[in-house]
Amino acid sequence: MQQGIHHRLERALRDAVKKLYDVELGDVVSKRPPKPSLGDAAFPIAFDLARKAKLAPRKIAEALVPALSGVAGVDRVEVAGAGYLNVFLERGGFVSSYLAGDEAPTATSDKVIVEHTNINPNKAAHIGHLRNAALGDTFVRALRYRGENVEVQNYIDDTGVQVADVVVGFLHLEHKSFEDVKAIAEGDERFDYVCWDLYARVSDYYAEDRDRTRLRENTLKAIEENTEPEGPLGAYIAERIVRCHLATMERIDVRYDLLPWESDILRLHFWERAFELLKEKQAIRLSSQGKNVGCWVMDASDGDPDPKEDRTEEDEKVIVRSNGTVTYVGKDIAYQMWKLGLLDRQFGFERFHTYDDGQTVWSTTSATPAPTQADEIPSFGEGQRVYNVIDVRQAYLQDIVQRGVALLASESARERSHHFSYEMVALTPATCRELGFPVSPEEESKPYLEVSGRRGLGVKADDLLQALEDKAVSKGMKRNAELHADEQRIIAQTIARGAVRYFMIKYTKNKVIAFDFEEALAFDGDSGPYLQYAAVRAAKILEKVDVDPTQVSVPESLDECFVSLDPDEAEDVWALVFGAAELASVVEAVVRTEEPAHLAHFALALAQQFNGFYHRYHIAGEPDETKRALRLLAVQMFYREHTTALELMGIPVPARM
RNA sequence: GCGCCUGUAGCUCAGUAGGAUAGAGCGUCGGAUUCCUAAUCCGAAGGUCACAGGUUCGAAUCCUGUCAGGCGUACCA
Repeated sequence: MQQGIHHRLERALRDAVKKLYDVELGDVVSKRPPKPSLGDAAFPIAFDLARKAKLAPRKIAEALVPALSGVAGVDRVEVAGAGYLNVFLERGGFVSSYLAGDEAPTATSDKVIVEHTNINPNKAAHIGHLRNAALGDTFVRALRYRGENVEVQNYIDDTGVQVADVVVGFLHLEHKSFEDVKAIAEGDERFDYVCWDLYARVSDYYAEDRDRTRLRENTLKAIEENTEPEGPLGAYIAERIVRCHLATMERIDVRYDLLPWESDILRLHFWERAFELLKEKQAIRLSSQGKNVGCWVMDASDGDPDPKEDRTEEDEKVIVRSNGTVTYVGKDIAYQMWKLGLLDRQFGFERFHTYDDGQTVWSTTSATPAPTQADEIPSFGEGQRVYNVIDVRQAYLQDIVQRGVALLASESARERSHHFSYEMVALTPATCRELGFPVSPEEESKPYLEVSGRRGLGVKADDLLQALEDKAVSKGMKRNAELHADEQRIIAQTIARGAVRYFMIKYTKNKVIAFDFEEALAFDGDSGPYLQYAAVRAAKILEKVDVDPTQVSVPESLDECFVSLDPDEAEDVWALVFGAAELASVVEAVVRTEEPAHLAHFALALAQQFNGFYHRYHIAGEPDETKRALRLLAVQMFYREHTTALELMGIPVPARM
């Protein structure tokens, strides 16, 4: 149901109920009736009123019919079942106002910042990162669809333990110099893959000799302070890996506006400033005893502190380690404050990467600003709302960060920051074996196993994309043998992208995806290629009848056309037209519930409906003009809204399949 | 222990702030290709919505309890 008409109906109901029963209604919800023949929208409102008005629901519904019948755009209203108010819309009017954009939602003028991807820059991206990026990017597209001003940030944790581990690996395990590492990075082997393997070996290296973890601590400190040789080497590795990640994400059409580097947060004293403020507000304290002695900690207990009980160490979270280095949480507090426009510090900015079409990815910098024209730099930061796309395992840390924000700024500042949380991608024991990893009997009995970069256990994003592409090529060879190999390759890439993006979006966020190759490689049924296929077929029909696929041609006197049609067919046409037009409200739901899966389910249902439709009705060869015009309208509306939905999910439409 | 999440068809999952007969995909079985591509479509079989109470005109959905599983509770992120 569209915004405009829904508001009109809601207002009419509210007024009528007030007048007839002297009751103020809260939010009025409309439902889709279980069958299209029952109407376009149903209001179950009479049931609520029955008690208050002490009347039978049906009686109330009947009394409210006149109020709704008078609303502009309504054809007729019926009372059904025990007391549903079912509204039938004027079809012609609905289509033309929808196409004119009259029903479009209005956006706020607020700036929205979405932070996603955030891969540790020390190894290749894996399938879990694809889920993060696909969710985040789809959400960004949904926000932009409704007209929001969105800035996409991909936070780079280049001063964390994971980068330190790879530095340790190169320096102490491999005994490589900076120049050696540079040669490796510029060599033939993929650098992110080399680091993936090295990172896994470092874990073993630590395990062999406990004392070696001291190397990690010292390396971390050197990276933070940017001292030779670990600092520059860490910075070099991180930058090279980030470029690999950008390339991987470009394969699924995910892009960024800004890369904020954690090292800049340190170098530009963002953290120092936040630290000052935290101390000032007494949000943190120096621990003088227990296991956290010498650390700066934040109170993490919930509820009222019981003065009788001693505060235990479990109730505190370390913000600054005893050796003076800052944890991720500390740095993230500073970063969140900056994103919300609440820190009196600013980054320097420089161009980092330019995509083929000229779009720039900017990067923060703490170096002396290059002589870039100041007016060329977009104004970054200062988000009115901030979404942090971070997996659910970090919920506790995010909570600490938000506490910090609340203590430093205000409770309302905390509320402007959302943890857009999602569950992990795990591996089934079968997939682990398939990948050649030993699975212990204990692990074998588990439903799924966690991806572990430390063990090197995981499916790399690029490997999955490659497997999908190869499968799509071999299928394409059979179906469209006459196509040139280059064309096959391009089509296969779009199919691979569609398959991955849909796969990562179709599960609701709070579901663990137990990754299974066979399932991920499926091209039938509930899959990206199924959605793409429907779009390709619709495009072909429009091509055949020679109409502009971007335009929808509405027959004059649409309402009469519907009446003259066979009732079953009229229902089928209308169901497709009306179903397609629900896109806008689905996007609203995506934003409201922070759940991109709604978009996937909408597109699947719509594609199924269309596939059924074109099998049943021929369009190009239909001699009856009215029938042809209405069927064409259905195909055009489907094509328009379906391809938009695909676009929002980052799923491209191939030239053919 | 405490906190968060999950439990719906053989399997994987939907179910849009309580609504009409609980839906898809895969798998199984049976059909459809002289006609806009069969990566498609049509049909069939398949359910104690984990269990027990409660609230309500109405519960898969809300509340309480129980059971089962997962994650978190690090000077990793």
